[in-house]
Amino acid sequence: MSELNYCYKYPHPAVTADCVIFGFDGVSIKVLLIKRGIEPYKGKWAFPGGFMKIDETAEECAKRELAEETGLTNAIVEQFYTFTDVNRDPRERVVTIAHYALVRLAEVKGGDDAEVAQWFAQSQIPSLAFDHDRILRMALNCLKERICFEPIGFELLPEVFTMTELQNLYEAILEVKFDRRNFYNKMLKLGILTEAEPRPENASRRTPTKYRFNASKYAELKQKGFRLEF
Amino acid sequence: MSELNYCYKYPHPAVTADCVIFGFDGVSIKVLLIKRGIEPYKGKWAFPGGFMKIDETAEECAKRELAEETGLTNAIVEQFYTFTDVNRDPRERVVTIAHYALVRLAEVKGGDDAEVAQWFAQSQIPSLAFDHDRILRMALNCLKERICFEPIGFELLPEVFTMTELQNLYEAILEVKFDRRNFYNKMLKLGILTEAEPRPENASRRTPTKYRFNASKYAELKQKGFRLEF
DNA sequence: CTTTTTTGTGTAATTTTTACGCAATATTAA
DNA sequence: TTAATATTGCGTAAAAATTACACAAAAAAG
Repeated sequence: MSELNYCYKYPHPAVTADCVIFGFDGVSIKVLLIKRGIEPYKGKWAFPGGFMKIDETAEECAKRELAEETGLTNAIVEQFYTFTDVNRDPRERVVTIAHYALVRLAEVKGGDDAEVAQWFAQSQIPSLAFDHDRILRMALNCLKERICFEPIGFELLPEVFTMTELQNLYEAILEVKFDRRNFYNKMLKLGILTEAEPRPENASRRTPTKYRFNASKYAELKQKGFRLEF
Repeated sequence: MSELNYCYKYPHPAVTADCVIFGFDGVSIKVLLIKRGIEPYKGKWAFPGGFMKIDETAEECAKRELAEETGLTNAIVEQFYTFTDVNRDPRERVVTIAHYALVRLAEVKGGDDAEVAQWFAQSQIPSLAFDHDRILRMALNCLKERICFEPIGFELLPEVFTMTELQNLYEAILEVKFDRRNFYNKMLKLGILTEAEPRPENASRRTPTKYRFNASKYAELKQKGFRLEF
C-alpha cells in the first residue's frame, strides 16, 4: 500500500538527476546507457539517473548514480542543463537536472550487469527513452564547448597517454580533423603536458613519447584564463 | 486554513525559477532587484522569481516573472544553472532554476513600484537574500562567456547605437578596456553591423555613425560558428 | 622483402592581432 | 570669446599566431 505521506499546499514536481556518462576508448567517444526494466519506456535505453533525495544536492545525486552504475567515485560530474518540459515523463511532472560525467573506460569495472548497462559509440546510439535524445544532443554540445576552455580530456584519457591519443580525443569530441604537427606544437606550447618518463636512449622513431597532464601548470593557466583555439 | 492537498509517496522539493535581469544604460551593466516584503529575508534585496506552476516550463515561469516585473514580453530569457543546496531556503527544500534576461532599459516601464523594484549598478549591489549572491556571480560569469559567442549585446542596446556604446557594453561585461580603433575594425570585419542611416553630408567628424544589428548576417555567421576574440 | 604507417622535428608563407599616428571638429574650461 | 580637451573616422607598420607542408627513420603490415 503506497501511502502518500508527503503533502504540500501546492503541487510539487518530482526532481531527478540524470547523468550522461562519457568515456573514450582511444578512438571514439562512448556513452553509457541503461536498459530500462520497467515502464514507462520498458526495454528502451536511457541515461542512468534517479530521484533526488530530500537531503542531497543534485550533484550528490548524480554522483551516487554514477557510483552505482560504474563504481567510480571521483570522476568529474557537472550539471549542464535542467529539462522541464511539462510532459517529459508520463507518470507525473518530473524536472530533471542533467549532468555529464567524464570517466576513464579502463577504470570502469564491468558495471552491475552487462545485460543492463552498455557502452555505445556515438554513431550506434539507439533512440532513447523520455527526452533523452535531446539531453544527449545538449550534452555533446556542452562537451564541445567545454573542451576548448578546460582540458577535460585528461579525465577521459589514462594517466599516461600519447599525443596521438590526445588528438584522437579532440577530433572525436569536436568532430574535426587536425594537422598532426600543428596539433602537436599547439599542445606543447600550452605547457600543460609533461613527458611521463624520459625517452629511452634506444627509443625508435616509432615509439611515441608518453605524456602526463601537468596539473599545477594547468591551474596556473586557468587562472589567467586560456582558450584552446581550433 | 492551508489545506495540504497535494500528496506524494516520497518527499518532493519545491521548484522555483529566478531571473537575473540585466540592463545597460550606455555606461554600465545594471541588475533589477526586488525588495522582499515578507519573511524570510524580509527587507533584503533579491532577484524576481517564484514557484513554477505545474503546467508551465521553467522558462515560461521565468518569462512570466519578467513580464510582471518589467512589462517586457519578448526579451531573451535563458536558463544558466540550477541551484540545489539543501538549505538554501529556510522554509522548505527549494530547488531554483536560475535564468538571466537581457532587456533594454529604455523599454522597461517603471515596473510595479519604484519602492520595491530598483536597478542597481554592478558596483552598488547590496548583499542579497538566500544564495542570490552566488547566483549573481554565476550569472555575470555566464554573461561574459556568452557574449564571446553570441552578440547578446544587441539585446541590451537600443535598436540604433554607436560603436562607442557597443564598446562600452563589451567593456562593462568583460571588465576590460579595448583600443577603440581595434575594436572598431574587429566589429566591422565581422559584418554583423549595418549603418543605420547614410551618414549625412554635413556630418562632422564628431558626429558618430549610428549602427544597427544585421540579423540575417548574424544568423549566417552563427551557423558557421564564430567566436569573438578579445 | 617491399610497401605502408607512424613519429619527431622543422620552416616558409599567410593571416591575425597589436600598438599606435593623425586630422577635423564638438565640447568644455578659462 | 578663446584656448584646451575629447571624440570620431581612417590608416599602417611591427609583432605574433596560424596554416600548410617536407623529410627521414623505423616499426608494422602485406
